[in-house]
Amino acid sequence: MAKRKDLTTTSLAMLGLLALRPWTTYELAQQMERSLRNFWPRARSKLYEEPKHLVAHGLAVARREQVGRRPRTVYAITPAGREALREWLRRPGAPPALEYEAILKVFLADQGTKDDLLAQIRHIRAWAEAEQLRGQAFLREYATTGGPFPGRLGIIALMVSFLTRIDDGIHEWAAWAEEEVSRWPDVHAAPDKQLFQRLLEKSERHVAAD
Amino acid sequence: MAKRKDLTTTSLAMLGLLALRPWTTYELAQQMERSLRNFWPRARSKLYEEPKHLVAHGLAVARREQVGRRPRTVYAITPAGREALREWLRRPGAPPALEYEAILKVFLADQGTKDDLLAQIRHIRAWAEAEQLRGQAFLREYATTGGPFPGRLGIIALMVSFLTRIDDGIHEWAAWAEEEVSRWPDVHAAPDKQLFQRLLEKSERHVAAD
DNA sequence: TGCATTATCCTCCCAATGGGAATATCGCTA
DNA sequence: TAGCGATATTCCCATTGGGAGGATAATGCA
Repeated sequence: MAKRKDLTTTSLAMLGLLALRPWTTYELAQQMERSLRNFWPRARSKLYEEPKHLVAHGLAVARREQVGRRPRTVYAITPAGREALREWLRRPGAPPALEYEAILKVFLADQGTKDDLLAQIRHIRAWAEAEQLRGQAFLREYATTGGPFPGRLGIIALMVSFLTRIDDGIHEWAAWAEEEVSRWPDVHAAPDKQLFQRLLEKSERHVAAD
Repeated sequence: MAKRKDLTTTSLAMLGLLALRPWTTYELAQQMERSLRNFWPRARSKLYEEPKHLVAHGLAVARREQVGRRPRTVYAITPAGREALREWLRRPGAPPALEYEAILKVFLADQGTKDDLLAQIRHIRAWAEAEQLRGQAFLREYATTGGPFPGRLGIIALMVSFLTRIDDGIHEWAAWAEEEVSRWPDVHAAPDKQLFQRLLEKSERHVAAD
């Protein structure tokens, strides 16, 4: 089983976790849910197959254990696995792909009512606020405990900063959009004449400023 | 054919395009690539099946035409289709799902070298800059031509604003991260003691400020 | 006029994925 | 001691991604 098939990004993601310490498949699946979900979301059911591919490629080894009568499998990375991971890290990663149904509904909002649009924007905003709170809880935990991998604190800081920037961006947009749309007479409102020109100039300033 | 199966978000997205005007499947597929790719990316090959489901559900009608000897199919929305669309727009959309391999590599960067990490960040930054230029080209076009659907200008403005905010966020993060990492002795650098505390306070100010 | 791209207009296929259901044991608490 | 949530997986199927294939029409340019 788990013979064919090349390694996918998901395989390498799990290999990356194994580089930190050995895990059971269950723990691995949990980690994927907890931290990687935000930038590499994968269905839980698939996660149990990946380590088998890693073993088939000689990048990890499996050790079967027993907890009472229940079996479990602990995976650990091999030297070949570390090398494969390093090689993969050297290559540039794929650009982002965003899937956002709520924003799709904003895009098509001229087929509904102004109230629907406002509700959708408020919904987006509420989601962003909830995410911000989640992020703060995470930061509080790290500020007090230091987290389980002290050598990774710098990188964790990069990641937290990235994710909060996205959430903040969505939140700011939603706050602005709510304000903007609430001034429209209806969803077909023409924005004022020079809006696109102004957005363009803003973007040019923004890009020039770096 | 195309009997079973409930309507997916992709079906509704195409129905939304049909609400603007009739299109051939080819044009529909193009529109999905051009504008929806940014927030609802779908494989090209699937896009030819969706309108058939819409027809099967009575939400669109197909008209077969000939261009010389080559047949084509033009789809148009039905009143039932408009109603289904309005109903769908009333319901809150799913939260965002982001898939970003390059950021995943940042997350695992402590298994590689500092140079790999810096290269990855620069790569991300270059991508963001290219996107900003694409956004500006789009804005320039709209600022001069007004675009094909004048009644949608307000909504287009919301969308452009959203997408540039995301790109700007990624770009700002990459610029900051490059600067930050370049000061580290290596990828395991511990950030300075109070960094998480400071990030937390920044986030709290940010959220409080709205 | 002829020729070579490029655009239009699809269909088919397979491996991979999402998402849920199913199963069973462990360990704690009421 | 019964029940419940956490641990620890497997299986399945409809849907998707991604690429290959193939035909005609319109165009640009030599």
